[in-house]
Amino acid sequence: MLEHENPPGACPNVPVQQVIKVDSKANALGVHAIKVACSNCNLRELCMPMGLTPTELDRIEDVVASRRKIKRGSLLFRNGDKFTSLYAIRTGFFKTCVASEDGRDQVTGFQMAGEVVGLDGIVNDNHTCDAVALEDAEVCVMPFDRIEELSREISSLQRHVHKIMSREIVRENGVMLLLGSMRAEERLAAFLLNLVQRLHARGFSQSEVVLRMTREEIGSYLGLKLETVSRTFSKFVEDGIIEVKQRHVRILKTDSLHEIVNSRVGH
Amino acid sequence: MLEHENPPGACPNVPVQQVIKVDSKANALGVHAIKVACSNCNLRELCMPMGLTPTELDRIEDVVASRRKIKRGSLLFRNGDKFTSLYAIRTGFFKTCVASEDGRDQVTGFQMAGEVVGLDGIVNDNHTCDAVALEDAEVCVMPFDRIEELSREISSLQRHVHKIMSREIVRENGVMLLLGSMRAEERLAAFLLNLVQRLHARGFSQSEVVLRMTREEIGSYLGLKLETVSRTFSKFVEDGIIEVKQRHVRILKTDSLHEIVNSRVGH
DNA sequence: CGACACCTTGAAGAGGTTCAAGAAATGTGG
DNA sequence: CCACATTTCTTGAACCTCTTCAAGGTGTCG
Repeated sequence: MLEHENPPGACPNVPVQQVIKVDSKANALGVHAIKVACSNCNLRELCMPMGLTPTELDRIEDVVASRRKIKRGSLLFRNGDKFTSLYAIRTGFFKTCVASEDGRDQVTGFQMAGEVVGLDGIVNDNHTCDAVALEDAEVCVMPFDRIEELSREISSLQRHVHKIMSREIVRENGVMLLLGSMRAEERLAAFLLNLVQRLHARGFSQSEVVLRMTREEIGSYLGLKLETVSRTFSKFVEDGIIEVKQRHVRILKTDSLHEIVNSRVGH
Repeated sequence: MLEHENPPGACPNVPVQQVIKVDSKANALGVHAIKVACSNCNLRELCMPMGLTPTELDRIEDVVASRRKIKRGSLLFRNGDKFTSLYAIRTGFFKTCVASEDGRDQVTGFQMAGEVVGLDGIVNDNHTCDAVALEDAEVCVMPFDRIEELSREISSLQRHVHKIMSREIVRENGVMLLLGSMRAEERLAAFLLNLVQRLHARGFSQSEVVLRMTREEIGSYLGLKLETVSRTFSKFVEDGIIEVKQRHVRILKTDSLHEIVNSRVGH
């Protein structure tokens, strides 16, 4: 676990990487063909190479074929895109969202450094959701057939890939619980707690968050309208639980948020 | 795909299995140590051995260590149980549900023959949800370390395991869309369509369903109260879209259900 | 046959949505 | 760097959907 404290909302410090070669053509596409070094990456305890021995680490670095930069607002992949790779987020912040035929839209998750996106594409060799960068971002591109290849040789990597997928399933179970059984205040409290918890694991403050997404995106994720999100923020401010200045949120009473989430006792 | 037509709601026909040996002690626990034969199982096109060659099929039968019968109302596994195995459903019908600390409960899915449950347990070596049999059921027990072992040798099995997990992620994305953006009628229509579609793939009717779950369980899954589920059923009956006699549902106008689900056009 | 679980329906109420208007922040082009 | 356009956020008021509470009906099983 990383213990340094970064200013809230700032990008996590990532170590300078050895750039071995840069393919200029790929570069024009935002793809950087560089030799990466997971071993130097301070996200390794959260990311793909977690739990690998130094020897195995060497080998997984071959899997990470390249880096790719994604500008704020643009897509890492979109619904319908051919699935080729998983992406480990190095810096930046993403949302994933699905759309139905009739144009309904649902944010299915927010992803930050060290987390992996693209798992949805494996079943049908096509992505079924969009991954949008909410701030300038960089990802490690991990071609999935390479991952599978190496998983067959390194059982700890195999296990880790399975855990990443299972973790996503469990996370979504939690979101279903939230969407299916919680009221607006409970949802927003749970959302804030989840966010700071994950940021804290990356060395950020436990009490301050800079939201990278709009009220509308929060609302979509939580199954609420943006006005409801805004009103609920205001309610929390009135109650002295948080301070809000636009997208800057300071949590004053973490306990109160926990109580709000777990307020269904005997109900 | 199976093309025979079974009476709706009946158990899918499963071929007689060769019973090689029966451990009487294990039997007392509901565990049957038998040599299974995926190659004879008519669920193989839906289940674990999908897409394997006959030679590979032989080998996967070693993975399926045993069978287990689960009585209606009892649990295949529960939240907190040590994770050891995935379970392929041979016969019967399950629900999975998660609970929060404060006693909230959420049905996260309904599973039928050929589907795999237990994926939630991989991350933390413990199950995080309950799997309850909604009717007498039988599952193939597949120890996960055996699956991983064999996946390292048979790449088509490896790919298949990954697809199963990815499919679950995509399914949950769909449920999030449902819970986050649909109204009661839309949710129930989507639920019914999903159910008949899956049953149809197993050789059942496209228009008749016997619900294996209560209104309350449907409601929990759809984020609605049981009264709302009941009222919405009644509304569909009034509109001539379905017929309902307790848990027997006959779909009269599939198109209307589709229209209801996709009714957000230009909204 | 009685007990129990499950389902239906009505009426009142609450929580969240919708519509609307204005304020604040952010981005853009001159 | 400022003016203007655009996006984002907040707040109010009316409305609507779903929930809650309640009562009665139906089906099932010992």
